Amino acid sequence: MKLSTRARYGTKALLELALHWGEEPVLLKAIAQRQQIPLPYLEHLIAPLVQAGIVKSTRGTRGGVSLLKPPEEVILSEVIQLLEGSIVVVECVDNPECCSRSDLCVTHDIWDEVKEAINKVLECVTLHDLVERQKQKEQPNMLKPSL
Amino acid sequence: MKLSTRARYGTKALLELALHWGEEPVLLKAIAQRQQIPLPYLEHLIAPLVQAGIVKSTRGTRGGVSLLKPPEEVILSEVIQLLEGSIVVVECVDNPECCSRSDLCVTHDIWDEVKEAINKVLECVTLHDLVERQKQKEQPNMLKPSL
DNA sequence: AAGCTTGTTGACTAAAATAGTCAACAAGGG
DNA sequence: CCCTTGTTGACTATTTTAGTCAACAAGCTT
Repeated sequence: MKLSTRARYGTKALLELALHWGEEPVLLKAIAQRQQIPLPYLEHLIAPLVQAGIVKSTRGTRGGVSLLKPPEEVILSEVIQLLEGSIVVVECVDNPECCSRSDLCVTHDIWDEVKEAINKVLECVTLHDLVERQKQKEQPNMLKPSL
Repeated sequence: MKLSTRARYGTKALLELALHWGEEPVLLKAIAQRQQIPLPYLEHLIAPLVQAGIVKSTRGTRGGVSLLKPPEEVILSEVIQLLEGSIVVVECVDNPECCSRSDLCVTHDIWDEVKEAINKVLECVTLHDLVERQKQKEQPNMLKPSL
């Protein structure tokens, strides 16, 4: 069970945008360079984010892409969903028709629990959270409160 | 992020064995038939389980496969690991070398949390639990304690 | 309007993982 | 010896993922 590069690249790109929230648009080329993503591939990852209203794009000189929603409103579960499709699809989880006696199938229940567990994690993380975390990581010199 | 058929088929096959725990070996052919798994494919799924000491096989007439470990000792996380390999591999999670500044990478941390969440679910489920659940499902006529 | 910049789109290809098949073989029972 | 059943490894097919390319659309600058 792996996360595709779509999800990883996409998330990194959005984090990059979140770090520039409120500033000028960021060039796709710049994101690609900083995050080591092939530019033409990144373009395809941005598209669904634009369509979903998460990202705004501006063409022409001084163009680029920027967040449309504020970082605290962009939830990771939604992003992953957009880039990867539904998580832990065992087909039956979304479409109970596929296995005979799906209502009696206990493995089905487990996969559903796994899906819920993943969602629980991803639903609680916004781009703003990521930015905060990053800031904390970059200032390791601060005195730790009580540890 | 999908579960492969290996994990699904394998788990179902093991459940089948758990239901016959303590009885005679079960024919691979029978498992394949009941769970709708191509027989030659199933054979390949059983192999790693045998090597891991979870399943015992007997050849010849009246042969078949059976659980070696008692159902309560077979943990789902181990099974999935055997059949699918490490979960939520973002490479960096297992090998921090892959992303530059992996120690500063906040997305890395999230993927790790997802991995932990999945493991937490799968570590708590044994084949015995699945059998119990199945029994409960098959007797829906029982009076519900306090609901 | 010309020409530059930058994002958009869709078709295409490459590579890898997944799923499944086949056939020769090994081991045990009757 | 022959039948049954699991084992192994090589092979193929299919699907998914990753990535590329080229034509295009839209905006800015002069």
